[in-house]
Amino acid sequence: MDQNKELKKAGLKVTLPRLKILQILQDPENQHISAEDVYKILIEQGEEIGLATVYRVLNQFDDAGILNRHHFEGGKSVFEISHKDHHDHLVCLKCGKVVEFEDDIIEERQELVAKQNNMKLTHHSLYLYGECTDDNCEQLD
Amino acid sequence: MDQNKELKKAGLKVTLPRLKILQILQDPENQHISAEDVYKILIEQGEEIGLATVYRVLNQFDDAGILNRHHFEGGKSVFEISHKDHHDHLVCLKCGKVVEFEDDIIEERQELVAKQNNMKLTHHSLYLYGECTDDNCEQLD
DNA sequence: GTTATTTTTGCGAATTGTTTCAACAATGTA
DNA sequence: TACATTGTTGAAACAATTCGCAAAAATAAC
Ligand SMILES: [Mn+2]
Ligand SMILES: [Mn+2]
Ligand SMILES: [Zn+2]
Ligand SMILES: [Zn+2]
Repeated sequence: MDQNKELKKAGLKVTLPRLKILQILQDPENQHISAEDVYKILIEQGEEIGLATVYRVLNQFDDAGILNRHHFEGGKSVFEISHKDHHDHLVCLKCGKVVEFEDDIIEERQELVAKQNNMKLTHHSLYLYGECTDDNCEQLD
Repeated sequence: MDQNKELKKAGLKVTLPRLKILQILQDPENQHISAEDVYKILIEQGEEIGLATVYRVLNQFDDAGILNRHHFEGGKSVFEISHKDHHDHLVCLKCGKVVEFEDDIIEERQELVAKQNNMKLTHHSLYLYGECTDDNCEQLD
């Protein structure tokens, strides 16, 4: 199994909660998912895993670099497996749709700005908020 | 008094809590301040104003456009009076220093990215995190 | 395998940041 | 003035997340 290796490589022992949570995160259906929603899926699957464990494991995955944490507007953290290259996000405030993008020019300029201000950049967060013009965009909250 | 006008212009009645909080926000010492820290200053000043009132007033100021809210890494919101033009922020993770910047090219590209993805942009948040190379940069948390 | 040691889990309680709500104060009106 | 309307307040409730701890698993040592 591939997930076992993934966990071991991260220095984490293979346990059922960690496997299940990793599985959920790897499902393309669940890109950008909150801890609460991970928990709900586990419950649906009939697993008896506590919410505290979900948070704990997500933090371990974060520390291990297996996932990335985002702070979209609206309070709660959102997670995504980090199997892609770096990218930033567009968020529709109406329907909640999240679009990923990367722009080399923006990245470049960020480095430049940092340099100009005597900062060694470790990371950044860029979120673009708006309303998508899709027909199927509907208030879902 | 100038602050009275500021409040009235925003459609808010002049009350002691609002005056005191506005005063604190206007102090250049307190750019980028959290609700909790506003509250602490009020306590130091001997004012008996509840934390809930601080949050409420900050939200009212936000709605009125008197201030801007930021979500720096680490959970809590940070506020700043909006007497400047739009700008983004560099944050030193070691000493906590906050540097403001604006970059027209980044702004331009953001609009372009939004357009390419059929989004009408309302606002964005961009934070650059790193370590400043100043001599006086010291761990303060 | 059996026992000892180390990790991990799940639960509840604690914390943190923030909002709600019923009581209170101010203002407007006759 | 008396009464209705509106605005403002602190205490309590709330939501997201973390902590403390004893029980359950996993791992290591015999
Ligand atoms: Mn993403
Ligand atoms: Mn600023
Ligand atoms: Zn949409
Ligand atoms: Zn610094």
